[in-house]
Amino acid sequence: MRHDRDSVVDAALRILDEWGLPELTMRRLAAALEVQPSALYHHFANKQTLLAAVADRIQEAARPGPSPALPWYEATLAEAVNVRDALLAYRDGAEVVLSTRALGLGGDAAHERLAAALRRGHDPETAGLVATALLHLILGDASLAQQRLQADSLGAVAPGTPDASDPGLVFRLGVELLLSGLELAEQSARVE
Amino acid sequence: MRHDRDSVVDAALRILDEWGLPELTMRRLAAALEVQPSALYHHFANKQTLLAAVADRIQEAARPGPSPALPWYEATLAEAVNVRDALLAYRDGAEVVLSTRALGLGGDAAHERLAAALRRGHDPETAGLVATALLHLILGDASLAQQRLQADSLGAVAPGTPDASDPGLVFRLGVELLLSGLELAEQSARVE
DNA sequence: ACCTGAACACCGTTCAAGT
DNA sequence: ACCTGAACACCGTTCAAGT
Repeated sequence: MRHDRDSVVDAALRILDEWGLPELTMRRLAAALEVQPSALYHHFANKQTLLAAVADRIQEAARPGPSPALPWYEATLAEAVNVRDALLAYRDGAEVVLSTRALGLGGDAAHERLAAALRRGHDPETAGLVATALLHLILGDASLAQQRLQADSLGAVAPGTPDASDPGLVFRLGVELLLSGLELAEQSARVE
Repeated sequence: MRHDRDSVVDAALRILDEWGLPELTMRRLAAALEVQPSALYHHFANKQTLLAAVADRIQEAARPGPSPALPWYEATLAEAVNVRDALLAYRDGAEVVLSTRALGLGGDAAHERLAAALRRGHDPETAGLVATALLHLILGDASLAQQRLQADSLGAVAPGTPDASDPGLVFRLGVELLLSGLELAEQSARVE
């Protein structure tokens, strides 16, 4: 049986979700496809490029954007939840997207969603910057939350981890404070 | 020559700063100490535990805290800068702290600094939560900024990266919006 | 307490060669 | 275009044994 890039990414996503990122090796992926490890290098130049394709698929699986009628605050909040949910939908999804983005690989779907929502009420430059800050908060929070799931399942106890009783509390608080700070800055600029 | 845990961490920090996290292998560390790889397992149970000790040292190297006279807003801003600077002081420092924290290993020095500053103006529970949100923003932003340095030095071009012209712009904007959102929430609570 | 020597079970990647 | 087979240069970790 022969494969193309898409089917390789399919198999990679299945291994990622079932076994986690450390188990997603080129050799294991090749075995799942019943192929030699070297065959994978026909489809992707190296493992990082493959992971970038995986990251893109995780981001593109997010829910459709909010209704165009929603004002910027509510639209951005909704997109933040959409992005976070997409990252959490696959095991270790946040870490894959974080490291891919850090290396300058892969697409920009998550950032663009947040920026588009913010542009409903702000100039493009501000929207881009705030989208980046939001995305960093979401990526940092989601990868910590996700890796903690693993650590917990292995019996480890994390230090100072307020998320345990209400997962997502820090995320919601952080996003809402950031957006209300933005609203405040906008209002005081209008008064001047 | 014989070594203890501290001297092993010293050597690990030197390799980290000079060569980066991917090059910080147990075998390379052993070679730098002129010792067999297996000797390292006398000092640390495994590589993750060693990295946790490295992460603690990075966090503890932060500048002394702000003057006790400063109000919570300014004190927290100052500590956020201190924490970020400490993470950026060693190559890949943010990533080491992020992954260690995610696994529930290592200490909590950075979080505690932020929480202590916030407690100057807020109840301990709110201070803890906001400190976590701030730390996630800082860790996400710093590890992306740091890995981008590597990517850039290899000639890669990152997509949608507003930080290029002013490094730290997203960090400052994010932290200030978050804190002014908190100030706003506090004022409206006082009116009610 | 701290280390050696040797081994085990893996990695990512390359490359000539096949169909 | 897609893959095999074999190899290269690495990993983290274990364990009996040494001083």
